[in-house]
Amino acid sequence: MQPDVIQRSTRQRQVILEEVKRSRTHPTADEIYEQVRSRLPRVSLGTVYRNLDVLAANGDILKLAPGRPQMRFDGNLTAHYHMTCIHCGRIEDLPLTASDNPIDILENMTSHLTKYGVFGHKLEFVGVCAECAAKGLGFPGVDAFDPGVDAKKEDNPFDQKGKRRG
Amino acid sequence: MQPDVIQRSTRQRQVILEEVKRSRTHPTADEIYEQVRSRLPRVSLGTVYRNLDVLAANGDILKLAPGRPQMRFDGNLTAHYHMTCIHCGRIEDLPLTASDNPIDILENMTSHLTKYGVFGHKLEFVGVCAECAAKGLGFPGVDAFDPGVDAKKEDNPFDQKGKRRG
DNA sequence: ATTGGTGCAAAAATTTTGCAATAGA
DNA sequence: TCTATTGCAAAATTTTTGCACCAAT
Repeated sequence: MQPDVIQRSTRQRQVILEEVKRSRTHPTADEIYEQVRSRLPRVSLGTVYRNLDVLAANGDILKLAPGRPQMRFDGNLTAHYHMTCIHCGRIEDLPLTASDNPIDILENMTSHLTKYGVFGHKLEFVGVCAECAAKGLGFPGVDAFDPGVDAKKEDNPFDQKGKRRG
Repeated sequence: MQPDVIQRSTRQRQVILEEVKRSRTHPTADEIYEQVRSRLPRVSLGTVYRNLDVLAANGDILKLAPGRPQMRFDGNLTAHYHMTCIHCGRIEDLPLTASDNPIDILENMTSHLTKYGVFGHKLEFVGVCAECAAKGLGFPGVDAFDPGVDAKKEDNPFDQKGKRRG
């Protein structure tokens, strides 16, 4: 299942990717836009959003959902975990890698988490449901397994688009 | 650190809680609004949003961020994990509980996941960062540890509110 | 009586999209 | 040339909020 269309390498896409890769703060689309604009003053916010989606779908970056409407992005594709603050939404990388085995993770958690008061965790498996698989929908880049990346084109009962009320 | 204000028990709040508890589909605010409206036709969407935030902050429900701007809610407070479809955003409960130990989880994953094609997982620890702790910000209800629940009142560099551009 | 909560409507915030023009392959 | 991509602006979507009134304690 190769890509339907040939993607072009534009300056905007390059710079957006570079800025996401360069950042260590898991920036929002807005923050990325500002960074990119300092290098490409005429770039539009729409272009940033479109390219963030493309890059995430390609597996070049990660789209993060830190428990609020505003998405964040991560250019670090090495296996790692995140620490999210429930108050300010800040996301930091944990000094634990996703390749540590679960026992190590739990054993080492306490010692690594002196700067945060931890009171829980979330573990979520990500994949493709039977219905979507039946429609021929497959996997994105193996590292870009954040939900929602390319769901917007789909017509399914879980998409709420186009149902606004006054 | 007791609550600053005494909360009242309103019919709207009751019904909203009941509907979230009753649902097994991790509904959106919109879907909850529709359900509640069938019982309280004059309820407003703002009231639904306000009460979902209150209920989540109280730990009565969970606010879920399935990788897209639209939040979902979960009235099931028993320890459990979720399965998210990257395409349609659907969230289902896993037949694994959060009390299973990590080895059991990994050992049993394959056999339990026959209906989904799984290609990864996300593990995220949630707590309070040093800066927010210094401001006296504490923990919400122990089961409501989804990020972002009460961050909106805070003034911090990670909040992007009030920075719109034309 | 207080004052937290509501309904309503408007606004805010984030994301998406239509379209003509541009530019990469 | 062909068409993916862009800039721009408008729209769409989701969430928040101001305010006068209502209602729980």
